[in-house]
Amino acid sequence: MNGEYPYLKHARMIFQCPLCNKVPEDQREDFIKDVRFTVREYDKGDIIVTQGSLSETLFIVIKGEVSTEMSDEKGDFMQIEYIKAPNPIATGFLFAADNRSPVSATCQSSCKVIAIPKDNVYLLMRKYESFMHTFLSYISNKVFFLSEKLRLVSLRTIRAKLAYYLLKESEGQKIFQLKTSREDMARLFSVSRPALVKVMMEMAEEGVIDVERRNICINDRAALQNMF
Amino acid sequence: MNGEYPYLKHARMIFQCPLCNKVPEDQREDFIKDVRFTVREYDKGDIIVTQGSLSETLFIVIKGEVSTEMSDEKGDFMQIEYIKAPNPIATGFLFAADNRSPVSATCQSSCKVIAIPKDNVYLLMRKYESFMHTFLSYISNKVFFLSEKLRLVSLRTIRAKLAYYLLKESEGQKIFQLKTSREDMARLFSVSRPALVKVMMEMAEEGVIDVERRNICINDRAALQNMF
DNA sequence: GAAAAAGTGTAATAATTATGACATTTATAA
DNA sequence: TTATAAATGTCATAATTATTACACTTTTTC
Repeated sequence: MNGEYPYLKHARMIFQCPLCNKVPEDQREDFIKDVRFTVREYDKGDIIVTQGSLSETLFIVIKGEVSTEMSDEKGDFMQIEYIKAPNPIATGFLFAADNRSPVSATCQSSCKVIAIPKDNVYLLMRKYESFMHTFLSYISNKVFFLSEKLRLVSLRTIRAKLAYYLLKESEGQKIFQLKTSREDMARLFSVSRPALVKVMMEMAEEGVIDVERRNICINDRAALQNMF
Repeated sequence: MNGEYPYLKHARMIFQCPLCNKVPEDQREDFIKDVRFTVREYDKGDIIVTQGSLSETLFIVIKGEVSTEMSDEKGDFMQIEYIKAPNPIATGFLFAADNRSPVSATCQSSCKVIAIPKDNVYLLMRKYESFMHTFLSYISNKVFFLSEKLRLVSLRTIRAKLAYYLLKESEGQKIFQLKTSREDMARLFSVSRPALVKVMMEMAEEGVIDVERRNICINDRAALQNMF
């Protein structure tokens, strides 16, 4: 009885997690009794999930930043997702038939992560509707995200990819800032950096866009739309 | 009372659906009372879901074949998935935040499709554990599937893609048959057909594989693995 | 504030791929 | 069966992209 109070205080951290923070106040006491979780701390560079390992646990980042990537046999890797707290990691794979994780998750800064066992997730979903809704929405968004990325990578030329990407990133604005470096854009496109820069500068020369490092101005939106 | 029996008979079709066929016998009478669905019939070429339309309904193919694809503004399209009965369509997008469907679904033969409204799916998931498990597993597999495809498309060269693809398709066998035409393979890889064939023949000349139309024999598995 | 690291633009050359033919074989339909 | 369509392999040429440098700027770190 004596040791229970510090635990319960600690346990309330679970509601920082975006899968749980929609649980209504009046259900939270019950929820805390039902949930089974641990909090883990990692340093920058630590690996949370290894590609190929069994995924029997739901991980939710509540502090720091994590990137997930798939690596091939040569050690090259492709970034799949960049996860900032508070968000779950690799939600989509937890219940897959082949439940080895196809991605690795690496800490980009010091991180705090909540870990919930898979069977406990089932229980929580059945008992707490809000949890189920949020969880489903997360997986679905993952599917959407992957589909969008697939569409981008499937475009044939760098010009097409860049046009598509710029229109997405602009979010309808004429002037905006790119969130990633040329290097990362090239990796996202699966092309080389010099080739990407070259195409970008060509588009600038044509007057379709203005480029100054990460600052972009779209002069001719229609032209971009015709490029893919 | 008189009209109820034909309905119930019709209703039992729902258990042909792979999301529902794990519901235990002793729960099926209850399940039929809770489920709300319609059966729709389509001809070859008919469109079940249009890209961009709201996805408020879960569709499950119980007869025929359906392909889902994403099209760009020029009318070119990329096939995402080929769904044979009995399987659900675009499971992943139903609960996404932006719930417009990013894919179109087109009938490849005459089809029979079960349609269940989204809110009814929520209800069924909470009440029937088997349904929830199956549904989650389906979405998760979708994520897995997309990730694999993304990995394939993200490989830089045709040679790398082909090596990766052949190893996957071979399923460990030395001799096997390709399931798709060169045309479709090229589309899957996002490359041109002549370029794909050229690389394939180069690999055959090197002795790594034998090719005779769709019949493939892998002579040097290690060499393939080193190509990506 | 200086040094180191990361990010950015450029160029020449080599390699890869697309395009748009065409011939040949295999499946399909009339 | 024949005619038609679909699938496959090939080629020359043009276009695109990768590679490997290097110079320069900005940001980060100590």
